[in-house]
Amino acid sequence: MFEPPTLKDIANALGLSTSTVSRALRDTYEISAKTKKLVFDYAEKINYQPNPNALSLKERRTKSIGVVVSEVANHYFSQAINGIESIAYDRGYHVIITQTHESYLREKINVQHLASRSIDGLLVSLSAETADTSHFNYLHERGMPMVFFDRVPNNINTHKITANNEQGAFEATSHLIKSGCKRIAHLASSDHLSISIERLRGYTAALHQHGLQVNPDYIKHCPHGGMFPEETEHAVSELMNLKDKPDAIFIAGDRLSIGCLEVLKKLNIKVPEQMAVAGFSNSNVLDLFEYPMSSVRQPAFEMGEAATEMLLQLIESKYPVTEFKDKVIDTELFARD
Amino acid sequence: MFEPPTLKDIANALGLSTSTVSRALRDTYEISAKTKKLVFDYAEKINYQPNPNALSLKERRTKSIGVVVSEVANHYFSQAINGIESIAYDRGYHVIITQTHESYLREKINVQHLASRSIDGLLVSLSAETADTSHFNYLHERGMPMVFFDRVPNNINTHKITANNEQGAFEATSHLIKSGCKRIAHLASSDHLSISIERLRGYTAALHQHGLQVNPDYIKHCPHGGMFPEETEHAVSELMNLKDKPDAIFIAGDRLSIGCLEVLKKLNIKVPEQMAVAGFSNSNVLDLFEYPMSSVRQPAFEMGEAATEMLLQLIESKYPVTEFKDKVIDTELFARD
DNA sequence: GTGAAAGCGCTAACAT
DNA sequence: ATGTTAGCGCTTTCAC
Repeated sequence: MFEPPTLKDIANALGLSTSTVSRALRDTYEISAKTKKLVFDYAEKINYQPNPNALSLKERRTKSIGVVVSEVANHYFSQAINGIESIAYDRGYHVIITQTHESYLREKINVQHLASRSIDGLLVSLSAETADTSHFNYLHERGMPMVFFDRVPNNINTHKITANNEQGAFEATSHLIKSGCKRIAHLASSDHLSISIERLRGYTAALHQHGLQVNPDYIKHCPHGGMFPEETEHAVSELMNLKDKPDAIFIAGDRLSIGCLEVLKKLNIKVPEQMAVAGFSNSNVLDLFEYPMSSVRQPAFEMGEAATEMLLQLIESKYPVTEFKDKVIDTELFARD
Repeated sequence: MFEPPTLKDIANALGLSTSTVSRALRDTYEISAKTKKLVFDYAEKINYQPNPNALSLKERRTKSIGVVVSEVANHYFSQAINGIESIAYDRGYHVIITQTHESYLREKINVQHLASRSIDGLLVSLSAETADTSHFNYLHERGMPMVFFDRVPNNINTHKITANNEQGAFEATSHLIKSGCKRIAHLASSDHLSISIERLRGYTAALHQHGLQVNPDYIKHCPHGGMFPEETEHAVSELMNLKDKPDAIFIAGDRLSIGCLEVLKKLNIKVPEQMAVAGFSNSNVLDLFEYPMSSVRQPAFEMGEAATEMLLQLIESKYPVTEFKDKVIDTELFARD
């Protein structure tokens, strides 16, 4: 059995009381220099580490934050997590990552698991399936600090940080139009996600601005964000079966972008000759792809950092916070032709 | 402040003692049916969840396991993590993921952080920099259950699970030879990693079997596994500057494979005409690449599952385990030409 | 069938 | 400057 040393072990070995040892280790002013040295040295020698569970129980905080994302294999999220970690570890917090795989149920389970006092705060990007956010509302009402990023709810009043999705979508769509495309389809994640709504808005705005009609047949939603390959395949097939086939697709997500390219390749549709493609993706290997795809990149790392800063501010605030920020960060378009 | 209900809250509300409530909730035989019902219903109503820190303190276990990998953005690891999670959650364990980013120091810090009783066991794949494993030996000697996977140490006696690296490397190299390549280079991670040693062995075995010489100039190690792009760039450039340039490269890792393709593209070296490429990679987008690359895939998900099974067996074993398994799983070659 | 009390490891108020 | 004690939330003897 793994039984790390405790304060009591030190106290017994040195003939002191546990409180003296505790105070010595935390360098309190009331302890004499010699005692401190004695304790420090011995603790060092036996490699003493305070029991975090005892600390948490006592101090009613765990120094750890929970993260809820759809999946770490997504480049956007893995980069965001790196940003989260960089801030968290600097400030002495553990990071507990959970994945929803775009499932509402897993999200609910993960959140409840995290909640019961094993974390001090929550960093969340909603799953594609999530329409009902009551599991978050419940915790939020009871004072659990939480910050949403990327996919945010509209009915919870707390800090939020998002990319400028509308602008990104507008630029990507405009880019396709300027490249000469006239019939631009839109492949999106589930229709209730904030990112879907905003990106759709940017897409339609670009069409309007360039005097193009919005064709409802050209807009396809994937309720699970392309988590199941069939979803994407189905959506793309529908587009290709239209009488008036699109000549370009604007894709509203990382996984969907990859999935769509896979389907196009499978269907032997040449990019960009038969179909131009642009979409949101933080993949770092787009340059290696056979089919060039213009991409909208989100500042994932920075978003993770900012979200964590905000969360720690909520957690460590002495007074209840009532003013919440809604931070929006610009995206960047990488054109490829 | 977030203050979830406690046993005491239930006890007070119902005019019972905390011990009765505790027993009722855990369905002990000594409690009357009516009291149980009373307690259950009330607990349900206020959404009572036991405080995990108090439980951990009491029971001296945390029901969580720590995972140490180089980075979640790596496809092999993200798939392995999915395997780990699937088993862990089924058995009621939390999973705490930490990344080393191939740094020995981060590995050491992460492990010490995890160790001090905030986890019941450890699942580890060593960082590229790690030559000294004393931080693991220390914990291992004190009884911390741990299982190594993928990149394993040779001086710690515990369960290990690896892909059949030698076989995979042999097949990939043989494939290059059969495609007509004669001068096959080898791009590897740091030279002390178990995976590097085994893959190098498979590479040389394949050359020998086909009557080819091993040319030391053709073997390049990247001490940080290609974590820094310059590393890979430097190694590939050296290969290209040789008088007798290689006509193929066998690459021993996911990140290196991607990195190498990027460098080749940058140098405008055509694949496979000027340079054939084969290597270990669990990327799911290799099919989309402009340059075809044969890949050795490891059964990452299954390895994660198996490692977790083994770890839980160690953790939950009543008696000290002294017999350790060294499980080796076959890889699969996906040829592309 | 239920309650009182001790203890897991730690800190802090209260002695001395 | 150091020791004693209570308590964080929970389980588990030991009483009744």
